Amino acid sequence: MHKQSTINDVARIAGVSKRTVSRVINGSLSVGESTRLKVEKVINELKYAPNAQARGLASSRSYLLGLIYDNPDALYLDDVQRGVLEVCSTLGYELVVHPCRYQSESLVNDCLRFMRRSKLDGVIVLPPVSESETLASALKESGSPYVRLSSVALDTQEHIVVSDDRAAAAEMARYFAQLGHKNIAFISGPQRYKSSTERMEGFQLGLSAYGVSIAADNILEGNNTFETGIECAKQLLRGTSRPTAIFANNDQMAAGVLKVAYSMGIKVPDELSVAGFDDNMLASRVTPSLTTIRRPVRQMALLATTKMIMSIEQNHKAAANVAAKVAPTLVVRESTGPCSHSDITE
Amino acid sequence: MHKQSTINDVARIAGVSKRTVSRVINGSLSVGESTRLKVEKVINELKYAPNAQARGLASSRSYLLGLIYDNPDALYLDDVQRGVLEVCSTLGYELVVHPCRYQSESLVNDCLRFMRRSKLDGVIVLPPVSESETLASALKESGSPYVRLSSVALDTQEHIVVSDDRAAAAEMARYFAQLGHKNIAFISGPQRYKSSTERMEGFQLGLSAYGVSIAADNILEGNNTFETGIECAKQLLRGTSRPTAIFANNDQMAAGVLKVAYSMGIKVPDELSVAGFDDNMLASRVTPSLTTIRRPVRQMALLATTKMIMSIEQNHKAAANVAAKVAPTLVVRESTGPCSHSDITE
DNA sequence: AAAAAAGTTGCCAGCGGTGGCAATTTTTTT
DNA sequence: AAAAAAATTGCCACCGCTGGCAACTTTTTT
Repeated sequence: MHKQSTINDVARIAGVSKRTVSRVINGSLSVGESTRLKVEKVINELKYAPNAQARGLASSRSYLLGLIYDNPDALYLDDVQRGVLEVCSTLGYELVVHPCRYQSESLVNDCLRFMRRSKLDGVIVLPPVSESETLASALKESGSPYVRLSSVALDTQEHIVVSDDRAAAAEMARYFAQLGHKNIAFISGPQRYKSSTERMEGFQLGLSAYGVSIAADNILEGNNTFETGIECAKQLLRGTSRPTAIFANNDQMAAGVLKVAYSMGIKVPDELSVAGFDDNMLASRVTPSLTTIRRPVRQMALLATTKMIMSIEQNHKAAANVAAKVAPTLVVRESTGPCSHSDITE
Repeated sequence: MHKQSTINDVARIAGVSKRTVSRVINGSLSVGESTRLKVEKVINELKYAPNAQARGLASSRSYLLGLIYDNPDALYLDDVQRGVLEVCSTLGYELVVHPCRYQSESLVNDCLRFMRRSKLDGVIVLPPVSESETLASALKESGSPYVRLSSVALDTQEHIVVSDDRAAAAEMARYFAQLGHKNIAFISGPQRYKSSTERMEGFQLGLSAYGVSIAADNILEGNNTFETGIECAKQLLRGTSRPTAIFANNDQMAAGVLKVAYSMGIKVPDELSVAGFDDNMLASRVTPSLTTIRRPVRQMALLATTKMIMSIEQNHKAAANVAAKVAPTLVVRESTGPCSHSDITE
């Protein structure tokens, strides 16, 4: 239990005022070369590390970033978190993780209180919480930096990094259509999330370009879990004129579809094509491996964090210039193939 | 951009001294009922939230917990994090996540600096970092609360929550033996991690109780990733006298084995039994679903966090009484079955 | 009813830094 | 070489809160 050394100790031993030590620590320019070296030497000898709380109190900076989310997929969160932490550790920030409930009435208050309480320098908000415009404007009004990760294209570059899920879903549609599928099903995510509706609309729009549309019966709503993927698949696959291709809103549900197909003896991809969205770890682990849309989650996290730290450090212009949009891409694996027309003839 | 209200505002408006407001906030006993209500009313009206930095500076408490880890499995980390956060949010703590490199020489310094810099009230250390005795003693010496999550049984209840992986692996051994398997293979994790050696030894010991031993050729070392699971499986399954059962150190590698078996046309579980360790999400998603050992990760995180907060709050006796050991359990699913003796006759 | 005990409340000094400005030293200018 | 300018350094107040102790009330005891 070693007594912590303070800035006063350093100042005394180095024979300077603590103000000067403070300058050295903060890399202030107006410190004489020799003085700086002397102080740095003492700092190292004492293994002195400034007290973040005191520093924060005096300068209203905490070097703490917050990550706000609501019950995300484990793999998605992990990707984001790694990306954020990568930038944080490089730039000397720490990350405070903060789950909350998107649906809760007190969401805005919870988040604002979290920021105030911990005196965060800024927050990164993940979907679906990032879809709350109430929260977004509260954050904007609060004046503290924030960045949202979102799947919904917006006209602004500020405070947001988006992936164009709509376009990606349309690409999947094109891919399906070109494989000759006509009887296609879609398992959506919760319709209360914009990311879900974006993907669905993108997919439908994409199909319509090829003159294909999805029968109402073939659109089911899951909640992005493996289990609901199973439920929806059971319903979709029970009939006689079952679809030849199923696109699920995410990989978890697509994995559920594979499971059901397997247990029903339906061959994938020969009799049924299945695709997911995300390209998380699961997609390559399951059998057959999943055709899916790769979302550059890590990269989004990197961009968001960079953008945020820049705006914290007053480089608002630079922050606005950090790319705000990434394009997900189609990854073709084993779970999709040409339509066999086994059920339907033209 | 609303001006933040301070304790002084509350004091002034409520017509009391700020010391009294402070008492109300901290739930101190000696505050008159009427005074307390009055102050609480003002606090609510002003939406006042105490400044954590100032509070920490004055009381040397930060209400910040740290989570230290090195490149863990995404699913494992997510489980732990959820568990920890559950307790944190109930008890008013925030969580700062901090990746580091177990192998690094500066590990101890990194961690100590992290704690000092952020003035953490305590840290939770995950495997494999938790296996570093150097770090453990440095933490002990530093005097700040910490709890390790580990797979290695220790004689102490202090500062640690363990899962008895050795016993669990032995149970898997018994299960395999009772299914009649004799030609058994094991894919271990990195031997530099104690958790890996514990599981391997437990498995071998368990088998030896049934007079079964593993051929040297049938012990391979992976690094707990899906990819090395595939590599090891390829090597194990290529010969003519291939094993009838494979136990992998974790689910990721077991999933790799399933993948290889599938591509080689080896039926699981008819021709080959496969088991993993962890029972994470993957285990139930893959086909066939994996027999595995369920580690009560969430519960360990709960216990660890409770234990730590108790010792932060000076309840050292109570902290020592929080359970320090959990027992993983066998979960039988589709990937294991009786030995078909197709390759080897007795 | 006075004294003692118990319960409340307020005052003031830090906690360990940073910011503004003044003071000092060094460099440049005339 | 003196004056002006620039660079360096130090002093002190303050960030917002809590801890210790004193002061003031109220209740209980004798």
